[in-house]
Amino acid sequence: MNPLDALRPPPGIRTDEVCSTCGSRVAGLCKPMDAASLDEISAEADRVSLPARSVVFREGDQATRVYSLMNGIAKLTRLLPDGKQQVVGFRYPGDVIGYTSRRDYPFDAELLTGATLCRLDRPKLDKLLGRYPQLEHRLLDLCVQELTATQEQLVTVGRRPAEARVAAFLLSLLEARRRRGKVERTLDMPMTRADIADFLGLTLETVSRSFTAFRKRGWLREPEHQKVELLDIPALSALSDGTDEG
Amino acid sequence: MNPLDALRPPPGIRTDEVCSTCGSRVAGLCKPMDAASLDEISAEADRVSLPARSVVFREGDQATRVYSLMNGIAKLTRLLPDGKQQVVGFRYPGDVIGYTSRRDYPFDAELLTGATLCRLDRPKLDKLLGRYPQLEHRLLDLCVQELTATQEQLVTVGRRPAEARVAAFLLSLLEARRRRGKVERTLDMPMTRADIADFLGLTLETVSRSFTAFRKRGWLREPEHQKVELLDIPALSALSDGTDEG
DNA sequence: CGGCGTTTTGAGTGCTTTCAAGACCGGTGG
DNA sequence: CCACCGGTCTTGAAAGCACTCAAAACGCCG
Repeated sequence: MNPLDALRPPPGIRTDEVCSTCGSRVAGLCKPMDAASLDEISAEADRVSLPARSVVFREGDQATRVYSLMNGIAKLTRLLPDGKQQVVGFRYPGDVIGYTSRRDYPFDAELLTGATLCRLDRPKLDKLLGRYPQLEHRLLDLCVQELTATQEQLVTVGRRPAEARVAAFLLSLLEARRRRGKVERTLDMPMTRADIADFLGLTLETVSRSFTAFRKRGWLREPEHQKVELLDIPALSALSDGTDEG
Repeated sequence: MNPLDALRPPPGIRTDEVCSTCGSRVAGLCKPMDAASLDEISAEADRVSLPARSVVFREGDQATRVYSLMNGIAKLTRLLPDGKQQVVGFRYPGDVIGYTSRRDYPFDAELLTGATLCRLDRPKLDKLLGRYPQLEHRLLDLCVQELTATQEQLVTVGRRPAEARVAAFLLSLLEARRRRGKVERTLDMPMTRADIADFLGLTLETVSRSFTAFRKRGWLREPEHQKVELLDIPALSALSDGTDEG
């Protein structure tokens, strides 16, 4: 079923590197932990590598595990009875996926790229949270940030016209990269037009038309497949918040 | 400016009741605390009562305080440059308002009804969170729940037609009441058509037309101002998730 | 080179918005 | 007691933006 269950950490990877890799970077869960505590966490965690399009878990599965994304990009989606889907968020390296107060996961988690994840059984994580208050504090911090980002997304979807939503999405890619401290000129954009549409509450055709319009205005380039370069960020920002001649 | 700053707890209210009232109910922050700890929390907290339409804080204000809603209903809103606003959520008794990892509040908080709030300075709360891990754990729990609810709202706003959104909103009122353990036949609905529209990403006219349609189909009644009675919950549910013959 | 999934582009439809006016309701003052 | 007033809600008609349906172009991979 779940490809994760069949996988072991790739050979040649020392498990004591797990959390120093996923956590002590800029944004990870383990950011506030010292070396000794990291060792204990590492002892509890597995590392798994999965190819693009893998399903990490599905909405309704028992929420027995929590993941920290070490590299790669994931999308979280909810499926409606009529088959339409809503992307509730994208996740980047350092983000935690699957921590919930419910018995079941409230959404699907699917990889857009190949990825490596740090995997913890929920009971073990709870034990660690009890032992290390700074870990729980960090998790609370990440959760509050995620909540604010989701509220921001609600504004985008609820109150902005189509092109403004696409502009806001592009700027959010920029922001996500900034947080990870990268500096390349072009952005990775592994999501398809359909993914973006499902994130923004639009159809893929409308997203495509917006990209075409931006390209024609010289606001962006797509130098290669799944890469985008923003050429006029002020214009995109203005369009995004409706201050463009409005 | 802010009416809160001018207010003292009403006379005749003993402050040692603060958290036993706001917290030890079904949903409050202080739910997991024992009596001794509650006393310490109470010593740090104020209680404030405010009339309907009060602004508790505004987006951009320094986030120096955290509130727990004891009774009444609040709305949280984000304002766009073009004047449109998005309601990012409603808050009910037991909910925490204003806990953020940022320096400033990311939204306005405004009361729809008269309300009483438990007010804590942020540094004092942080001190308490450090002292009582179960308090921090509870806050994390509330935050994760709120995140899931906001994601659910994203699905509603992004992927459902107008009437389905209104139906989903009505059912969410029902759910909020259920969590508070109430059992009356009619629901309190202190929000205006405009509030509901700003929550659902619609116009107030569209919301009004949906209510009219539901009334004509016999799915609800409004026995008095700011009350609703849902007469056909299965019909509303089916419409809400699109399983109504669509 | 053929096949499949993704993206682009076009034309027409439709749902929601916009604009406008009137009804309703509670509160206030004559 | 009733008229007036502001805010909210309802209803109608027209316009617009995004959707739907459709087909062709593109690009990747075998």
